[in-house]
Amino acid sequence: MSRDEPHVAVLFHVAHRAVEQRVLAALSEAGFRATLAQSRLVAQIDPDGIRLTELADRAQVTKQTAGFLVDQLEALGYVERTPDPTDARARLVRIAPHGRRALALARKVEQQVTAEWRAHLGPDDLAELGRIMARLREITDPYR
Amino acid sequence: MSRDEPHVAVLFHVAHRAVEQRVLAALSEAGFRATLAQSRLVAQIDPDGIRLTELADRAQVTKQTAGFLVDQLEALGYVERTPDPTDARARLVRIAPHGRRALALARKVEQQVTAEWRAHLGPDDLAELGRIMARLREITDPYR
DNA sequence: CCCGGAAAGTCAGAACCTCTGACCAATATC
DNA sequence: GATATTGGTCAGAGGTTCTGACTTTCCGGG
Repeated sequence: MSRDEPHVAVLFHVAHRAVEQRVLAALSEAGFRATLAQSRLVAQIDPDGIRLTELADRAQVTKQTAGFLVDQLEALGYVERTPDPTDARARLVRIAPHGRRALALARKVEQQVTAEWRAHLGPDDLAELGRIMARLREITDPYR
Repeated sequence: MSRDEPHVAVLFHVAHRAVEQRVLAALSEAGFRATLAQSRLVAQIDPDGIRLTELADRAQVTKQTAGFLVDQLEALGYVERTPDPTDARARLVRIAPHGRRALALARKVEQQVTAEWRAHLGPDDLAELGRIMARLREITDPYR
């Protein structure tokens, strides 16, 4: 939290924000309307659907918040809710075709960013970074 | 934004959130009342004070938002506003003694986290990570 | 010196995000 | 079958952030 020598986590934050804004800007430019909270939630949805409660856990929000956002995403056509065949209480949140198109664009932008980072850092350091982050994830991601 | 192979930036996000929550929990436990937005703003304040507009730029929020949060931080005793001797329009936002105590605790927690990461990654990879992130910052941080 | 543009903040209003608490329905456990 | 648990919704409140309009002050060119 100091200014002098920022903690590595602060650099994580800066880099993540930069990517996030690139993606969001590209989506907006392409006509995909979505807020930050909405896209963060979408990013956690499995290809084969996920229950609201688990989605909330992964995104680290309450199930009420997740429900609120899924309502909006559903209205915008990015996701759809289908009954869970294994449990009548639950429903599965799945990516709808419109959401799939948005995700495809998002991935494209991410790849562009990766390419830029590779150009700046060099392929070896980028690979090293990925390797180290994967190991760090083991102790920072409760849903690894 | 996919589930299969998360982008490195997503791992950044996860790791940053983990640290942030550790710090916030420690502050809360020690009796320092502060929200996420408030602490993110405080983290951007220079030791010798900063103008609201620049603070807003660094924190990547509008000056209205920054003003709103500084109002709260001032009421809580974490910061104080003093006139800017060089410009009668401006005021400098500075850390108050209470805020300094909170920052000291935050830094202590950050050091604990660093120690844990060193234990998990090994000193070499931790140093490597810091080195690579510093270089990555060159192209991701507009206020480097 | 004075005028107009730029910069530092503030005020007002709206939208958005997130939480706590209470609740219902379906499931699992014993 | 009674009870606890789980999946989800409803209601309400608080917190965060934005856009737009405005005031005051500063600065550079006539």
